[in-house]
Formats: sequence, structure tokens, C-alpha cells
Amino acid sequence: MTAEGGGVPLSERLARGDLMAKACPSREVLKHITSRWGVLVLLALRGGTHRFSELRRAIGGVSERMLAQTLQWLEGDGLVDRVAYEVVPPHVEYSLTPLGREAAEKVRGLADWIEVSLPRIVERWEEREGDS
Amino acid sequence: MTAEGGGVPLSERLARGDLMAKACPSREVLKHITSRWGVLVLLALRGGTHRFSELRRAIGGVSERMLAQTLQWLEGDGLVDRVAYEVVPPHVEYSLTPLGREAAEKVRGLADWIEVSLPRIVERWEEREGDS
DNA sequence: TACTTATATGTAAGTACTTACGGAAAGTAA
DNA sequence: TTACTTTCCGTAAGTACTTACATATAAGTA
Repeated sequence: MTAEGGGVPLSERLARGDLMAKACPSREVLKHITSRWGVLVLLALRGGTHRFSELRRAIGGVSERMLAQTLQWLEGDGLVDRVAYEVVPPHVEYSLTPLGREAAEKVRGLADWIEVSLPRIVERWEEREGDS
Repeated sequence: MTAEGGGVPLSERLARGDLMAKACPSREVLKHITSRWGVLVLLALRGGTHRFSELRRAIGGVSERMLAQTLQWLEGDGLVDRVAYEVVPPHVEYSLTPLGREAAEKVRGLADWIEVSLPRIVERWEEREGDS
């Protein structure tokens, strides 16, 4: 297919990222998605639209600061959609964009595996304690 | 407290983790796997056994210190197997355990998506620049 | 006698991530 | 009037992650 580049170099529009490369921009995306709270935000939003305070409650341990920060990162990458109603007190709703839904599916795959495999991993921890 | 397996309640050995819960041990596993270099180490080891220096070369930007650290985390979780030959200079080989191979597959799913989707995400970045 | 090799470890220093706390806005309830 | 609500932002402080640099090994090489 022919790409119509509105001024942007063709190479830039088609290039696939390479996470192994030190300077690849994909590293930035990886950082946002796999950040401490990024993963959990994506998981929480898989259930649909949520208000800020709902997310805060759903994700055990996040501070308001970090939740806001993380949401901004994800919004900046086009994974999360933010809708603010101009009222007081503020009312803001967050949801996944189509792009974000794709990412969230992949994250769910990993998260699910971790949750299910936890018992097996804990076993290793216990074995190691006995080693020393 | 309950360090040895013998006295640990059955429910605790079988329980599935819950990443949304603040104190769940699965959070620790998530941290190791999604750490800055953890993801890349798992990806690199998908190709098979690698020596330390090979990994260092394969993963652009890692310092020796962090690579060693990350490998220890993953080894501790039973995802990576470490075999050291008692020679000088040292010769150490790393590979994925069956458990690690499972994790690596999930990570690959996410990593692959990021690499492929990078162009679409970069578009958002460029759109935002014009916004302000 | 150095110098080089491969894989770490210890330490000091720097940077980035996180948290805690206070503040702001414009109504409503007490 | 005072308190309370929700969603942030700013600042200071703390903690964790990273890097840079030095050290150790035992044999082969210049």
C-alpha cells in the first residue's frame, strides 16, 4: 500500500521500533506502559470508563500524584482518553482509546500470567531461603 | 514468619495473585519482569542461551551493574537459569527456565505490539506538539 | 613485568521516581 | 461561617534506580 505522508518522511511513518536499540523511541513507550502504575491503570481501564477517584480506589497504593502523572503519560501516547467536565468539584473520566485497548490486551496477557503463576514463583523464593 | 513450606496454609500456596491489591507479592514479580531491563533480558534470552557479555552487547544501553542485578532478580523468581563454569576468566551462561519461557512469551506479545505500533504512537506525539 | 580477558562486587555520586503535604476552584450542607 | 467535595499542581523530602569507577581472579601474551 502507498503511504500518504503529509510532510513526514516515509521512513519515519513506516519504521517499526526496535526495543533492543538504545536510542529507539519505543523505549519511551515501554517505560510508560510498564511503569509501576501504568500496567495497573491499563488493567483497570479495561473494565470501561472510570473517574479519577474510582481508579485511585481500584488501584491499591497509588498516590493521587502518581496516578495523575501516569494518566498523563498514557494520554500522551494516545492510549488513554481524558474527558473533563467543567464543573466544580471537578469531574474527569478516563477510558481506553482503540490503541489503548490493544495495549491493554497485551498487558492483560502478562498480568494474568503473573497472577496465575505466582504460587509457582513463590515456591522458588521459599526454596532459595533454605539454600543459604 | 512462615518461611518453610511445611507450615504454610494450603490456601496460601495455591492462591492466585491479585495485582490490584497493594500488598500482594505479585507486585514484586511484576516489578522484576517489567523493570527497565527485565523486559529486554527476557526478550534477548528467548533466542536461547547467552553469555553475560553477549547479553550486554545485545541489549543496547545496559550497564554491567544493572544487567547483573536484573539477572539476579529474574533468577530469584525462577525465570532465568544461571550456569557458571569455574574458570578464569569467568564463563557464565544464562537461559530461560520453563517458567521463564512462559513469561517471555507474554512479554514478547507486549513488546511486539509496541514495536509495531510505534509509528501510530509517534503520530500522537506529533499531534500534541501542534496543540500547545 | 605489565596488560588483557570475563564476570561480577563495592562504593560514591547522580538522576529519576514516589510520596507527603498544602493549595486552588465554586458550590452545597451543617 | 466553616466544612466538604474532586481533580489536579507545586514544592520539599525521601527512596529507589543507574551509572561510573575501582578491585579481584588466574592464565595467556607482549
